[in-house]
Amino acid sequence: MKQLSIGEVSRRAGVAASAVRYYESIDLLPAPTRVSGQRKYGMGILNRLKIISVAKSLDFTLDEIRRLFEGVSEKSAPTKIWREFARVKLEDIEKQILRANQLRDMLNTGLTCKCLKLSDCLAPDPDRDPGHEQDSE
Amino acid sequence: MKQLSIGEVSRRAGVAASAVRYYESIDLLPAPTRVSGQRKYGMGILNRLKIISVAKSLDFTLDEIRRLFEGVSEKSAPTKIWREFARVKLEDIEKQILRANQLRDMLNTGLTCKCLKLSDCLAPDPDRDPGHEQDSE
DNA sequence: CTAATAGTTAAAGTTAACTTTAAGTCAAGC
DNA sequence: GCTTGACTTAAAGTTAACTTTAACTATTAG
Repeated sequence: MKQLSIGEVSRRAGVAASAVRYYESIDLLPAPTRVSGQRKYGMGILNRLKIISVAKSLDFTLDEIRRLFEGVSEKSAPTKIWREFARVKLEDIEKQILRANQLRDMLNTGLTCKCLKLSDCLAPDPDRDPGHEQDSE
Repeated sequence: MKQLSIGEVSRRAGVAASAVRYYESIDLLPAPTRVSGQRKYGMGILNRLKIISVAKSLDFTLDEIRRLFEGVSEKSAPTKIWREFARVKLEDIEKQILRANQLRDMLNTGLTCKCLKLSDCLAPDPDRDPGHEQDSE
């Protein structure tokens, strides 16, 4: 069974060695075995790191990911914790999609927001009444 | 024509006064007139702040927003700069939507990633060969 | 044996977007 | 005149997620 040095892990996973050490320091990764002081990892680390980077790219914080792993490392019923995370994250994701679609529409239609035309609202400090301020608060 | 103190702006726009000062300090907002040392804003500030918060919520950085305003404050042809921003941002947004949908699917289908089942890849350090490592690298 | 390469640590530095703090100014009310 | 509340400033603090640095040790190639 192959043992990987931190450098090999870094290269294979595309994650900086300093990041791997950092992850260990915040208990996102378990401390691996040491051979004369140096970290030696099993292949499992690559999966872990892949999960981490996928989750990260989707706006999970490292702390959330850590709690995620913790939930799973319990011997029983990991699904409950996962389901709760999934539920919460799904809400976030839906909101993101909504906002993203909203911006896309704004950009596509020439950047119009609710009450204001771009040409009005972005002009630098209109000294005369812009004419669409009825909805101030 | 009503003049707003920074406190009123803060309350009306829902933006902390310290944030308004910060925006000014990074040239995201123009320096307003002063009355015995205190900032006095026209109503236009509310529109500006609204734009800023909408853009922020959609992952524009303050620096991007600043450049956006700069582009518009030119007396002629602001559309060109805007269109370019829009183009670039649209790409980002599309990617976000893709990733978001991807995560949503992952979560919905019980959190499966490309090559690995959740139960395999999240188990804490499987000492035996997990059996799906053929695709290492 | 030596030199180069890779690993180790703790601590400080980085970035964005602010907030907090400290110390002071100004206008209004009593 | 004095207190209160809102304002002013510059500078330091905050958070996440790392990176960089410095000083050192260990491994490998020649």
